[in-house]
Amino acid sequence: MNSYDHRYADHSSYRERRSDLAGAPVLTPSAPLAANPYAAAYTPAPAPAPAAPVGGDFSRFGQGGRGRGGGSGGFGRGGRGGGGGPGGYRGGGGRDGLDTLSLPKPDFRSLIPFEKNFYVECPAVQAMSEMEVAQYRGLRDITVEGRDVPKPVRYFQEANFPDYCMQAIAKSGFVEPTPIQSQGWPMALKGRDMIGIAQTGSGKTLSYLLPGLVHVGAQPRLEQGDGPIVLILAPTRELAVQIQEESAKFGSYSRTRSTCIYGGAPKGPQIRDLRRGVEIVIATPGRLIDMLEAGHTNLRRVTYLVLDEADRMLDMGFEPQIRKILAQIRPDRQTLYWSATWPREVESLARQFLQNPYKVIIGSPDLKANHSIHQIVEVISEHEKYPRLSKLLSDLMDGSRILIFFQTKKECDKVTRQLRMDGWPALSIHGDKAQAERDYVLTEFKSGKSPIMAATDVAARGLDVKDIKCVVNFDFPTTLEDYIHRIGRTGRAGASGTAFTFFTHSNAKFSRNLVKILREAGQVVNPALESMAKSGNFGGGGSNFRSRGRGGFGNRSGSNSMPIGGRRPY
DNA sequence: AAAAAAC
Repeated sequence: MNSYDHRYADHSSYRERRSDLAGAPVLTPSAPLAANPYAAAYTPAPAPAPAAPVGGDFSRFGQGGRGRGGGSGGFGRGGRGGGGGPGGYRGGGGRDGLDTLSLPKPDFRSLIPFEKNFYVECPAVQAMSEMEVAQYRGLRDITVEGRDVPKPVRYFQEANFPDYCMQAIAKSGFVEPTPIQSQGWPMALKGRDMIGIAQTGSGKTLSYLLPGLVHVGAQPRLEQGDGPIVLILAPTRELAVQIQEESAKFGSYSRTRSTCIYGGAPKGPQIRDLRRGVEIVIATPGRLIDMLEAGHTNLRRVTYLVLDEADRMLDMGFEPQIRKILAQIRPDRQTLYWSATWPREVESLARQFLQNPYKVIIGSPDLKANHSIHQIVEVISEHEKYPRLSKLLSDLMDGSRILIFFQTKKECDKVTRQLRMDGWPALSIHGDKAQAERDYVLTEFKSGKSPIMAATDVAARGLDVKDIKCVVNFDFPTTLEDYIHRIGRTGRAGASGTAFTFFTHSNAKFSRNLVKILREAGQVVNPALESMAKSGNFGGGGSNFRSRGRGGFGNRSGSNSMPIGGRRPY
């Protein structure tokens, strides 16, 4: 099984424009690398400083020793005041803020330099003219921002990956880098902070995972008592587990160990992994804080930090936990921010955690749905929803997977009970269920044994389940970002998918921007929805992401609109 | 106003 055969899931338009890709395998697990000039002629340059074990003092923190004088020059962080005197960390003390009660703030004053990824473009990439670069990016809808943006890599061989990455890639049978990978890899390999915006299912996980492995390879080995070097944070347990599965697979070639730290599962094995030492930790925030407070691990060696589904990680419920965790990590780390959506409401907040980041966006910078999804919006009333759902299921059910989203856990359970009474093979998943049940339900859904899954937004993001035939929004989500994420569970692997959305008058405030999303995706717009949008008889715009802003953190309070039509500059 | 995330 190859969980990456969805490579072009969100790039159909790109494929359409690439006539040279016509007939090429979207992604066959055993497909050879795309015909390219490197297949025979080029061997990757030696990996930058792979796993050079350095003297033991290098890996110890807080004792003021300067590690290897010469090395720090080459990998030094231009402009970042790390390793300086007191207050030498980013933001001069206010950066990561907060809670020092249960977790005392580490002493960052005398940090020893670490090895930043040190990427040099290979000669063929250097040789690309500005016009070729622009053309390459244009064809793939790649938009970049930042100072000294590296050129994209067109072939795996151009990324200067060490052998253990190339083996993993070859084994997976990928044909060529996805758009996010071709531009995200050189950025991440530069050792700089970055923001990567691309649909899940477009190769995002590997975009940060492989540079993470390279980063680990460049650091001194873990010693007794050391915590992880790479930390990846995710908003749900299931997503964290999914990332860890990839991490284990791709890390095995370099014997890089990884583990997943998340709630609802027994602590014993997690504690054992942490104490034994793992280079990569994938975690949900709560359990990680728990582990830190119990002293089972520490973040003193974390120098590569990934926030996946980052806009969700920075919303109100998560932000305090994220701040608490980030306060434990050295400020001169490399931070990578990834998501499929980039609401302007989190931008200023995100910028607090990022230093001079690169930015790469795949596709339109505006809120945009996967074009291979057929979107159908039905304007109905609350009491019509269940009968309509029954009818839909009768029409659609042929054993393939159907995912139904609800606003609340209670409603999710209630409708699931009703569906089962009516004889439908439905199971329900949400955050109040025991983890064992969540695991079971997801397994049954994935295997197709229970092809109908009712869910809250716990299943909205990142989950990669094959062949979901259609998504039903029984309730409209809270934000348009969530709408994009939810319907993105279908239409993967280049397959088509359908999203039905029940839209009531209480959702009117979303109508205008929803119409924009539908139009942008070339969908037929329901006249009832359109007239709602035109009447404009409602307050505000669509997204209320963080709209209950807590004040004081620079989120543009009052900015309650979600521009779609090209006026949101990235 | 809901969901997620620790015990």
